[in-house]
Amino acid sequence: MALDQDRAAGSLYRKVAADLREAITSGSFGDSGRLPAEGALAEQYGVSRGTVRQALAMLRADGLVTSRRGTRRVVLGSARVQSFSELLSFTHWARSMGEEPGGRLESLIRRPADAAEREQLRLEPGTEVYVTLRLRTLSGTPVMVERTVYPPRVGEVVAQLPPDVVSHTEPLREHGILFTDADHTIDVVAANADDARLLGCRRGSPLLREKRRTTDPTGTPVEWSQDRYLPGTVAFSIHNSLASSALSRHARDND
Amino acid sequence: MALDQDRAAGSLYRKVAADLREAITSGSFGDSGRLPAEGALAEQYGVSRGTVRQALAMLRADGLVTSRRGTRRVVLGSARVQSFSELLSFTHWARSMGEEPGGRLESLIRRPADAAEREQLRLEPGTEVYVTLRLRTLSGTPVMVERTVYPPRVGEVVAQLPPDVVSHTEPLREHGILFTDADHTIDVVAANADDARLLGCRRGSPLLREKRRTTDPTGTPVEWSQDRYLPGTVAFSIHNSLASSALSRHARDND
DNA sequence: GTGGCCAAGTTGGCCAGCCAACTTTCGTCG
DNA sequence: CGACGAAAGTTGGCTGGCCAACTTGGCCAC
Repeated sequence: MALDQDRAAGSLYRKVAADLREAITSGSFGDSGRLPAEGALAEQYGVSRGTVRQALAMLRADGLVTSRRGTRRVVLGSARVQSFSELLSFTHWARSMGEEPGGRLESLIRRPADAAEREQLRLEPGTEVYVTLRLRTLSGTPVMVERTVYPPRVGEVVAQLPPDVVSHTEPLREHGILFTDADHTIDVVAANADDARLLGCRRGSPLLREKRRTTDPTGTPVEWSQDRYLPGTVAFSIHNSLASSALSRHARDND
Repeated sequence: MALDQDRAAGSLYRKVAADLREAITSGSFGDSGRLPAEGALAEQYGVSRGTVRQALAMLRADGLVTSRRGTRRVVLGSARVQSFSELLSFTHWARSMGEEPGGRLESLIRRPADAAEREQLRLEPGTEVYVTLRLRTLSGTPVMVERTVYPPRVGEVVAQLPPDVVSHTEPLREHGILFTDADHTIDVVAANADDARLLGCRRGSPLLREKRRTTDPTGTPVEWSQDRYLPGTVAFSIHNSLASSALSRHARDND
């Protein structure tokens, strides 16, 4: 009975998963120790084996435990960031690391979408989009330049926000605009004049680029963004396996 | 009855998933059309609803379809690389794109593991490791420098391989060494003298770096590698959502 | 002691069913 | 004609059960 004070939202299996995650990272099962059998956990939590399996699938996807037929699950990494919405929101991510996120809106214009933007946001020809250029900071130091294109429905809300607002996903959520899915592409690009000026680096110096298209629950694109990070400030970290995959972005540590 | 010629290995839900994936990418349901209801699919394939749900969860994780309570699933992207083992093997990945993978072993040495390597591979102090330096090519042109550290059990097999062998995961599999899970970290780094010489770029020029630790089904590390890619040759692409995540690496296209 | 075989334990997979939460549609009423 | 509400349709979640595939450890024979 470890679920007296419910620790996660809604469904049972999420509570079980959250509880197990905490037990694992706190080292209750040893570093490369074995988890109890599914049946034992089911009885312990007072749920069915199917629910336990659903919870364990989450931990498996996060790379926390192994999962083989015939053997108990084994604890893998005893520490891992929870990859919920931290990839969808710079603000959430920064706060989860204990850093203070900041930002400044450099420009916001409204103009017809070009071909690439219509493609990404699935817009009709001639539709107008809102384009923002933002400098993002971590505890005061610039780390990233963000160029975002919004479709009209979203851009109208963004344009109303005060220029010094930190998080954008939160006010957008209050307007009924949800960020739930995203496609990311990561590569290297050279800094242009704007990047260099804002980030304080030389023109042509390498930046880590993340292209991101975010959609709402219905699959409608709500944002298309190009973020350019200073090297050494962030890295992207992924766990994948033959069964499933998970991802998280984290601050770069030494080497 | 669309499963007459089984298209995927083993389990039923994988076959259903593979069949649906093909149906979606071939446009059978329209580009942003709706999928049949779970119950309808279950009847169509002659399986239970639970099995269909398991199959759809895979497609959901790959970002192929949405998934909301109350509404039919909606087709999202109609094309996506299958992210099975393509991230675990340069050779697999290259072939899946129709490119011809090549490689050359530059050096292979055996020496005691340093602290970082012991940490990554979970080795006892004093254990010897095998360190390789390889140049990887795509259809003849160099794209990547790979520095890999193997624990003894794996390194002994790698050292036996002829220096011009292309794929390493395949011969290793025949020796009972499986690659199933991996943790990846992606960032930017400057080329050192070796990188510059092998890749034909200037020293100090930016490279996309992927650090990778691979484990076998039991969770035992079998490889620790640092891959450095020439900019413009590859990018990493990820799909994530509030429910789950998937990842694939793909060749970089224009812009 | 050593090797092989067998049985117990464990996870993967599949089924059938039930209810709740949510979305959409449609009909009714003002 | 529009707004509201009811009903149907759909997915999320959970239960309980069953069997197969696989791993592990111990027992037994040699």
